[in-house]
Amino acid sequence: MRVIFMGTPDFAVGTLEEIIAAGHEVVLVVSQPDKAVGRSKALKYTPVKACALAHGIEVYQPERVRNEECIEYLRSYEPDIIIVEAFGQLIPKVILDMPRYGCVNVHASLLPKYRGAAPIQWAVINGDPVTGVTTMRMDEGLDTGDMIMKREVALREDETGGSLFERLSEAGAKLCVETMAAIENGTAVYTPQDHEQATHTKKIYKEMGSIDWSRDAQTIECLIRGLDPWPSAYTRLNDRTLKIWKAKVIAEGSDMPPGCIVKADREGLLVQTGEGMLLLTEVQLEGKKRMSAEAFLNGCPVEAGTYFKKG
RNA sequence: CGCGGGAUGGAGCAGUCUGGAAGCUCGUCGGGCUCAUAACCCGAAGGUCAUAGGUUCAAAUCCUAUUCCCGCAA
Repeated sequence: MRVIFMGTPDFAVGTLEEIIAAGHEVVLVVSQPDKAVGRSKALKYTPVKACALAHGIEVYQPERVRNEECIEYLRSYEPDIIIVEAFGQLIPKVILDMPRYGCVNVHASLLPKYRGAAPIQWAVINGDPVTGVTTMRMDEGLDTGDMIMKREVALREDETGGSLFERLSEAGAKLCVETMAAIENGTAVYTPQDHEQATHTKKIYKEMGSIDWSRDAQTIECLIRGLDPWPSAYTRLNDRTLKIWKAKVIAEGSDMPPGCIVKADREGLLVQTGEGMLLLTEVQLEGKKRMSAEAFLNGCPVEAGTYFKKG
């Protein structure tokens, strides 16, 4: 098939490569404009763009995909199908109707659950036992199109936003190619979503990582994993930001109020929460690398009875 | 040239301002104590103080350049 691929971040790279490997003719890759990124403020290619260029595929980066010029440009490529994955802009109906097989989206959740941004992190933050990827034929709504295929992925005990991101990206890539094959040979089945069951997720903001110690230990622990590697859960220790990377839930509580460091030894920092305690085993002080709690305490001793403050 | 912190035995840090014998908390190895131990006691090994120049009688420390790491901001 003649394919136009629209995507921007790392998550979509695997799919693009899988499509190429499957022998489809990717005639154009559309990605968001490059942005100044990192400490140097240098312009950086989007991951999808870098991948496309490595394969010698033309890249198009419209400011707004809905303007006339862009639409006509896409039309000139006469695609059979447009694959959209984590592109970052809403696609107008005129483009949705353009290719013979329509626009197919790979979404990182089991629709209709978790429509919208950041479904991966939310699955971890909410402590879901299972999530997955869904392919759908896009319509004008936000992730409301008819579903074509689904693949479930079980969360591991130590799953982080980053690890799940990778696994779902991989699953999505395979599912996308399978979906394309089904569409091509006419066996694809389009199942409408049960809109009553739909849930939406919000974009992840940095401030969400500020730990509220009055919540229960398990909830906080899920937050820590969900926001790893970005933007990370954090708290304040002696007026400095301390990121928390790994923690273990301890069912029993202490007499101390939430946020109090009950004990600090080679095992880690034991903190009281709203319900139960958390043993912090990997942390990172601002300006420092992430390290084990034991190493952290070697160079920065913390006395029991010290309090974490909300950042 | 967006702002800022950092590079010191295997790990994490102090020492740098006010140049003048390499320190702290751990780890490792050996020995001791103990029913036993991640506890305690004794002892030992291990460092071109990121790199390259410069100043000086003398540089981890002052000056110049370079490399790498991290936090913020995007």
